[in-house]
Amino acid sequence: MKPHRTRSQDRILTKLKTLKRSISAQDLYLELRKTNQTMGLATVYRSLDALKREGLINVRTLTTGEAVYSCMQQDEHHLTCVECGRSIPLDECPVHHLEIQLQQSYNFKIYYHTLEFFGLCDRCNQLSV
Amino acid sequence: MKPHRTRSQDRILTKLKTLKRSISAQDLYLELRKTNQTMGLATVYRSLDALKREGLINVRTLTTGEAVYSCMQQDEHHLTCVECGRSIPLDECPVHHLEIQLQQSYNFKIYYHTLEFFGLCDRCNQLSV
DNA sequence: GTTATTGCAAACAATTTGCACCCAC
DNA sequence: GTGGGTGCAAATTGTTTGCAATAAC
Repeated sequence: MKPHRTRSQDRILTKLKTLKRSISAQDLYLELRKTNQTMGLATVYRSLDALKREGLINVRTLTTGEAVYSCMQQDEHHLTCVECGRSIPLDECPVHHLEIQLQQSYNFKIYYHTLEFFGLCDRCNQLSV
Repeated sequence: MKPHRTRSQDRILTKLKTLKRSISAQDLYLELRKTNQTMGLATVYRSLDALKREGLINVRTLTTGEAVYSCMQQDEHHLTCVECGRSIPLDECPVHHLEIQLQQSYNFKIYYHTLEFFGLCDRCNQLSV
């Protein structure tokens, strides 16, 4: 049974597509107001949850505990410094072939994945010597 | 300058080593009380933060936004269902060689990484047809 | 004695929930 | 009219912070 799409869900999906970047629920809420698509914060959260379950959007939790949402095909991976928190975006993604294997062996329909590296950036590494 | 290790940090590190699993700060707080190593919750958080910065422990945020900590060498990766939230632990980890490349090209000292897959599990996939 | 660490409680922030309202069908 | 979708405010939860008391050296 394909769940039916609400007006709020549609607006959010469209907004995410035009934004082309990860955004938090709170920021999305503000972003929507700018274009006269004001909706309650609770609705933003509820809609994002529904879209997530459908596999239409990706969710990733930052080290702050805040969740960010996007609907990009391309993965977003990062090198993040545990000291200063700075994040460097990466291009490479070596796990696609593994994804295919996993789908089969676990009979699990994979929507997306997250891959994040943590450590000391160049700058902080030098400071800590 | 090597930061000096506090008593609380030592206790937490030891506890994490004996536990051999990921645990939240809150649960760790409770776990420590059991062995008469009671310390304030704030201290638990502060110590975990310090250990994280030193690269002695790994942090991973669950989809609930809760952070879990561990000090295992072996990676912990999962297949997580967006519908029911169930998590299947994985053995494979295809990114170690990439890690080495990244360290060099970005001059970034990598402590650890997280890799998580999200999608529909077998059971939820059948229910949603 | 000086400095860093700790505990407690209050503050904070992201998210969820209860409930009344309202709109669509 | 009924049922789902929505807004608002309150509640919840994980985490952080201010500050006084304490421990470490």
